[in-house]
Amino acid sequence: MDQTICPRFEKAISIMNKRWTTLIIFQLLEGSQRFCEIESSIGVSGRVLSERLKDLEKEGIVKRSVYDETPVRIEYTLTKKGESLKPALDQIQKWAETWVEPSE
Amino acid sequence: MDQTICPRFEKAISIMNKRWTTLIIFQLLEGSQRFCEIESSIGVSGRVLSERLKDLEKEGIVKRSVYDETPVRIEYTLTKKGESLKPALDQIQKWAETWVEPSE
DNA sequence: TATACTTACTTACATAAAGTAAGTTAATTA
DNA sequence: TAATTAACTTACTTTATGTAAGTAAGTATA
Repeated sequence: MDQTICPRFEKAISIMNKRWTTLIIFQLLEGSQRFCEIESSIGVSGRVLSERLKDLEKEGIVKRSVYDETPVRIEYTLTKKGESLKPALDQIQKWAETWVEPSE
Repeated sequence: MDQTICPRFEKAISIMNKRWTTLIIFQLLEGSQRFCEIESSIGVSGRVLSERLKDLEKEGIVKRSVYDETPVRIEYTLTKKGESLKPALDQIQKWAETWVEPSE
């Protein structure tokens, strides 16, 4: 409430802090994926995945592409904005490798 | 559910993904702080702050120090494990400066 | 000396977010 | 024709968070 923190940083955190968001982005850094691929790879429920993908699209982090084949194929891809989160996620991974026990 | 993601990374994300956690760590990167200082600087409720600080202590990211003055003073400080999250947060901030509009 | 205030919480209750499971539409395969 | 898949949505339950009040120990103020 004191607003001592940079508002852009707070905004960034409010995006990344939502459950599943970071994991979704992490998955998409490997390349475009379909709805059910993301769903099964990170274990998020369809209900929330659908919600998050819409949020991320609205934020310009993810792009939804419809390929009009039969059957129709829908793919989710990171935009440039989304891809540029890679260095941040890389740092988190680096931290995890040093400090997180593999046991838990 | 498929467990295609590195478990250490998932653990790291599960810590950072909890609401307020990253902001608490960000605050503590500035130096030790008291309960009510964190509370008012980021706008988290006491109820959740109390919960988060306990979690972070259990994870070895935050240390709680009691200074036996009168009145007693309690301070929360990052451990080495906690401090080494700085590069990750720095990257998020860098991303925010480039990609997040100041308006919202 | 009584009253109000501060810190660091906890407790009880209300609301918001996430999980679960079933349903939908359109097309595909057995 | 029946079952299956993809990409969702809907209804309902459980969990997480917010709000507000309460507590204990001490301090300052009238």
